[in-house]
Formats: sequence, C-alpha cells, structure tokens
Amino acid sequence: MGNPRDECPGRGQDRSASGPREDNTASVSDRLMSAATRLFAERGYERTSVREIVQAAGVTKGAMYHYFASKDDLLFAVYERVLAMQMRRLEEFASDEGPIAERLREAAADVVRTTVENLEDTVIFQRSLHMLSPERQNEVRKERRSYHERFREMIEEGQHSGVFRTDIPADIVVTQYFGAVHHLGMWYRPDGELSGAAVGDHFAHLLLNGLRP
Amino acid sequence: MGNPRDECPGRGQDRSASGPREDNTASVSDRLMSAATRLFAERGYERTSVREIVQAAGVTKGAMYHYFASKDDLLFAVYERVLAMQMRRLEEFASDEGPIAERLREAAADVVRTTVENLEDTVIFQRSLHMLSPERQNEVRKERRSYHERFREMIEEGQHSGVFRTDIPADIVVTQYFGAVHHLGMWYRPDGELSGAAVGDHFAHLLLNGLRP
Amino acid sequence: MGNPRDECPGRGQDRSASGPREDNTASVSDRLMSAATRLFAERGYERTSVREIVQAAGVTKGAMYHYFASKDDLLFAVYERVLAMQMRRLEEFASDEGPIAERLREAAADVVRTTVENLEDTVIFQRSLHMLSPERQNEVRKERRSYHERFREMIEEGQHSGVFRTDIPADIVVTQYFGAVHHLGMWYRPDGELSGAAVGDHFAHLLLNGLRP
Amino acid sequence: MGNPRDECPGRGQDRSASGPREDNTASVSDRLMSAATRLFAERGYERTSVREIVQAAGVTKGAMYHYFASKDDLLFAVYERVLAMQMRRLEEFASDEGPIAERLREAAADVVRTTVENLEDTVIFQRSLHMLSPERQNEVRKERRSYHERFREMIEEGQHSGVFRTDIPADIVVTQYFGAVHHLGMWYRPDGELSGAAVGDHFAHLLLNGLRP
DNA sequence: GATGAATGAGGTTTCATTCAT
DNA sequence: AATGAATGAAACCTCATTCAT
Repeated sequence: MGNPRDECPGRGQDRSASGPREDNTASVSDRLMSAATRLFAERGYERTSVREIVQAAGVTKGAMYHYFASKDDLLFAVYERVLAMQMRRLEEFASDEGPIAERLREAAADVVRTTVENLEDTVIFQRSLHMLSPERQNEVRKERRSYHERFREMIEEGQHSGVFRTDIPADIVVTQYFGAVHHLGMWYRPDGELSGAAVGDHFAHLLLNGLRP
Repeated sequence: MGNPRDECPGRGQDRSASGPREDNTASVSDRLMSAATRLFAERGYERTSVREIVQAAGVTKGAMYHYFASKDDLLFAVYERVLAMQMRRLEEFASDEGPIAERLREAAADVVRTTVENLEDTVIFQRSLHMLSPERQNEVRKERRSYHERFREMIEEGQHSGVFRTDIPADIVVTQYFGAVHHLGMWYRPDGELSGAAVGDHFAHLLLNGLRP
Repeated sequence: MGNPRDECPGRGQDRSASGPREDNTASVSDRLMSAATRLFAERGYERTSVREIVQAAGVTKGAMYHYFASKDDLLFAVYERVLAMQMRRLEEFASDEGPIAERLREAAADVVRTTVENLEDTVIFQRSLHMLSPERQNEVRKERRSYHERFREMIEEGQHSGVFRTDIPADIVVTQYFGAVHHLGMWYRPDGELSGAAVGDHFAHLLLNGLRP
Repeated sequence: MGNPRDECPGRGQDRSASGPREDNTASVSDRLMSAATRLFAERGYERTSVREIVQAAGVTKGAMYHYFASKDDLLFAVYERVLAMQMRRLEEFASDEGPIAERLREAAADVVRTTVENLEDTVIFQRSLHMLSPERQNEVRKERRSYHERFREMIEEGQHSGVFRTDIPADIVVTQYFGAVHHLGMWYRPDGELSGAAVGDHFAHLLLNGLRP
C-alpha cells in the first residue's frame, strides 16, 4: 500500500510501513491472536497467509514464530481461548440455583448470546477444525465433548426429576441443540433484524418445548 | 535421471501407474467428481491438490482442465449435485398427501437420513463454502434459501391450521433444525450405535414436540 | 546482476535475465545436473541455493521441481551418475587380460586419473554424503561397497596366486587405497605441477610395492 | 498462550527444562565445544542450529555469543583443538630415539589410533572445512601443511639414509597416507571387529612395505 | 556475565494453471 | 479429446545474530 515493495516477500521489513490494524499497546501475542481471529473468520485459515497476519498485527514474522511454533499453533491458540471462555460461561449458569428447567433455559439462551457476540470465533471453530493436526483435533474434540456433557447432565437431571420427557436420549437433544448453535455463524448477521438475545430466547423456548413431557 | 522422475509421486506422468481408486468405466467427469468429493471430505478443499484429484481419478491434469475450468469449478459442481439431490427429495415429501404434521415429520426425518447417507457431501458443504468465489457462494446460498423456504412453508401451513404453535417464528425453527442437520457431518459416524434413521426419528420427534401448541 | 530486482525472490521470472552459464541446447535435466555439480563442488551443497542452481542452469524453479523431487533428489542424481561411471571404468580394467599385478596396477592408476578428471564429483562425493536422506546414504554406500569389493577381488586373486603378500587383509588394503583416492579432492589442483597420470602412477606404484611379498 | 510457548521445542527458553546432555560442571565454553563437536559430527555443521547446540550444552544463546563470536567461530575452535592435539602427538613420536623406520612406523600407527579415538573430530575435519571463512580455511590448511611436513621430513630422512626407496616423492607418500587416515571417519566403526590399534598396525605395515627399496 | 525477545533475510517447496503438440 | 512440461507467484518456516535489560 503506497509502496510497490510491500508485496515483495522477504524484502526489507516484515512489518508493513502502513499502520497495522491491531492496538499497538497490547502484547505481541495478543495482537497476533486478535489479528488471526479476525482474518481467519473473514477469509478462512488457508486463505490467510502468515504475512497478512503479521502485517495486520504489526509485528514481524520472526516475532510470530517466537511466540507460536507454526500457523497451526496460532489457530490452536484461538481454539483454546474460545473453548475456555465457553466452558467458563456454562459453568456459571449450570451451577446457579433454581429449578432445572429455568437453569437450562438460561444456559441455552446464554450460549446463543455468547456465540453471537463472538461470531468470528464460531465461524473459525466450525470451518477450520480440520486444519489442525489430528492430535490437536482430538484435543479440541475432547474439550468440546466435556462441554457437551456438562449440558447433558442438566437435561438428565430434568429427566430424572420428571420435568423433561425421557423418550428422547439426552445426547441427541444436546447434539441437536449445539448443531443449531454452531450453525449460527453461517447465517446470523449482527446487522439483521433479530438480536442475539432474541434468537437465544427463541432457541431456548423451542428446546424447552421439545422437552416437555 | 535426465527424465522426469517417474518414480516420484506426482512427478512426470500425472496418471499413477498403480491403479487409481475410481471406477475406470465411469465417465471422466464423473470419476473426477467422485474423487474430488471423497478427497475434499477427507482432507478439505485446500489440502487437496489438483494433482491428487487427477491421480485418484486416474486421469491427467489436462483432461481435468478440459472438463472443469478450475479447481473452484469442480467444487461448485459438487455443490450443485448435492443441492439438486436435496431439493428433489424434499419436493417428494412436501408434496405428499396427509396431515401437515405427518408430512413435516417425514420430511424432517428423511433429510437426516439423506444427510447421513451422503455424509461426505455434507462435510464439504459446511466446510468449503467460503472457498467458492463470492458469486458462486451467493448462488449456493440462494438455492439453499429456497430449500429452506420450502421447509418453512410446511411449518407455516401447520401454524395457520393451528396444529403448530405460533409464538416461535417459522424461520427460527427452520434454521435451528437445519443447523442441527448440517452439523451431523461433524459428529455422526456411520459405524456408531445409532442408525441414520434412528437419529432422524429422534430429531423429527423433537422438532414436532417443540412445535406442539 | 545489472538489475536490482534479481535478488528479490518470487518476483517476476525465475530465470535470470543475464545469461545462464549452462549450454542452452542440452536437456533441462542435464543442464540442472551440471549446474548443480559445479556449484555443489564450488561452495558445498548447503551453501548452494536452489535459486542459484536454476539461475545457472537457465531454467525456472518450477521446471527443476518438475524433474527432481527436491534439492536432495538432485544431489542424489549427481551421486548416481558418478557411481555408475566409476563402476563402468573399473569393470573395464578388471576384466582385462594379463597378469593380475598388471591389471591391478592399471586399474589403480586409472581410478586416480578418472578421479582427477572429475574432481568436482569427488569433492561433492566426500563432502555431501551426509546431506542425503539416511536411506539414500545407504544406497550410495551399498553401491560404493560393491565397487570396493570388485577391487578387493583383484587383490585376493593376487594373494591366492602368491604374487601379493598375505599378511595384510585385502580389505585394509582397499580402504587404505580408496581413502587416498577420495582424498584427492582435498588437495589436488589441476594447475599444480603433477598431472593426474603422474599421481596415478605413483599411487599405483606405492600400492604394488606395499603388496610385494 | 500469550507467552512464548515454553512447551514448544526451542521456543521460549533456550535452556531445555529436561536436562541437557553435557556435564554441568564443566565450563560453559567447554560444554559448548563438546556439544558442538558431537552435533557437528552427527549431522554436519549446517544441519546443526545454534539453538540445538546451546540446548545440548545447557546454556542460553546469549551465553554462547558471549564466548564465541559466531557459529563459524565455534567450528574454528573445534578445528584448533584437534590440530593442536595432533601436532603434539606427532612431535612426541618424531622426536623419539631409534632407527627412522621404527619411528615412522610408530608415528604412522599412532596417528591412526588417535584418529580412531577421536573419530568425531575427524569427521568434522573432513566435512566442514569449506564452511569456515576463506581466511580460516587457509589458517587450518597452513597448520595442516606443517603437520604433513613434519611427517614428510621423517620419510626424507629415511630416503637420504637409504632405508626407504627414492623413486616415489615423499610428498606423494604423505598425502596418500593421510588421505587414508582422514578417510577413516567415513568407514571405521568403533564397534566393528578391528581395533584402532590393529588398523594402525596394518596401515603402518603397508606404508613401510611400500617404502622398502 | 547472561538473558531471551525480536529481527530480517533467505530458504525450500507447492501449486493452480497454461499451452504447444 | 488429451497430454505433460513449464510457469511464476506465493506459501510457510528457519536461523544466525543483535540488543535492551
């Protein structure tokens, strides 16, 4: 931009002369993670080059490889951040007081709200899992599974106490619900007519209805 | 030495000496489409090189570029085939006779069965949309939308006739349901304990329950 | 050279504008092999970049990777050419008529002459074996061993027939002799005062003397 | 995340958490030299990164650059150590009492034994000379030459006194012999059936035989 | 003496595509 | 209709070294 040399890889500074988009006061690795998150969501992991990431983060390639072993490693770091955040939120709702139906409704609505608020993460999550190494895919799946299980426990609690119907396996309910949630990244647009909270309420409503005996 | 290295994978002759995996009697473009479908589902669009596709299909690169303008074009062809097939199935169920609740239940269960039977297509569908050119993404989205609309009409029909509740927008119901369906590719394993039909029944059951007034 | 862009990798043509040094009528892979041989001998395998090789050969990087799977592969091709040539020469002398002492003397002198005439190959041979993959190192060592064995047979023939002394294992004699031969690349200079033939005569003389009973 | 990735090999801390292989009580520069010697011999100078060396030595990069100006400098230090040691050994034998044939025989056998005992040094010596700067290559060659000359003097002494034949230039004899010695690193294996002393005896025997008038 | 984050240049390789035959 | 050699751009990553602390 403004300089024909910008596109010549390996020539001169890695850091583009024209200002990077990420906050220069944040730590190098934070800047990298947020630049990567934005770009991965925007055009996909493979379509995003390391050069673009470091340019957007305003750091050099060398610096990036100082903090992350590979591009793959950076993607994994994004996954871990999202997973940790989601688990934290779920725990809060799940451990609340109150009747199980209410706790489930609120957790279900919240997971939609959170997803919508972090839509970029969700898009990446769905689209790029297969770009991780098999080992890391497994790691992500494992964490994801334990997340689902926390949710399933709530449903089973309701089934045991008789407020939820029992003729549908809790597992199926969970995967169905999270399928819908993960899919939000494919169609939800923040500038559309429905707020995240509204979608969350509807989704939760539908879920609870479905579980009525 | 002195000649293209025949023994080196993918160098020299495109066509591998050891037999390719696709049926040699099928037409060249069919062989390409099925090799591409398999590989795209297996390792993703971007991780699959044109060389691998033509090798698996047992044709040469030149032949591929004779039938498809580009790699992108091949992906689009896969999308079109899937979309056409899904629309055809839905039409069949939607235009059946019988009470709307039954027609919806059967269509909903069928879409799961079909999805499970063509899991590779589903995986690609979800994962690789962003690799198409923006124009083609729009084209796919448009076809997809009209598919959803056909489904939505059934729900609205039930709402108008009073068999489904009306406090949840039909749109939301549709996206929630298809979100779950598309997500099947991420977790369903044909060798697991649940058959596609069983999952379809549960999903449809849950959907219908949720719609009860 | 003459153009500041020459050093900007990945920009414009791979093929340098300034004329390449290799004969433009030879086949691409021959041009690559001779450019590589010269450069590997001059500055070593690792100090030679693929860019330099293709530039010297007057071809593009892509073309090189069309014929050779990797830089390593190119080095291996050089090894194979040298090994084949040496074996051919040795066979000629070994299968001659005449008394064994004479046949050995001539083969021994010839191997020096040939080595000196292909000093670049020898330098590479000695210096860069460890840059091949372990499998290929083994392949080279195996061929090399069978070469040595052919030579050893001649010595044993002389030992059995009583013209050579038997108190030194033929193996030791061979490794000692070839050690000296391989080492030529480290000190022999074509513009020095000794011709290759002269060195060969001396070496052979010393060898035969050492074997006198 | 957010910090240099400690768990990633070579990223973050240079010093590996799991113990390095070199003796922790030795001086920093000794540890570096012995780690470097081992690694250079194992995989070659160019395949060995500074990171690997400091990791193996259990020190940080900064520390290395405190003691050695560059990687090249470290290699040169290895060369100097070897050269000094070899010269010291040769002097001992050359200045012994006794008939020249005996002194030569013992020196010749000893140089083989020493070489075999320090095989790593020999491997590096042969393989990596071309990685030094031209000035340092010359320095090494000069020292090496003076070493050869000390050896040659012994041969000439024997030629003048009539115990060695004179129809082969002493120079040729020396280069032939040391060629064989340097080559030991390419084939000698400590776990083979021949001891270093045995090889030394055979080599010396062959040399002396060759020199008989 | 010692650290380790950061640099910046360069490395090898891959790949979709073209085109003369 | 089909070939396969050749292209050229860009990709990811490594590495010796420096320097503020």
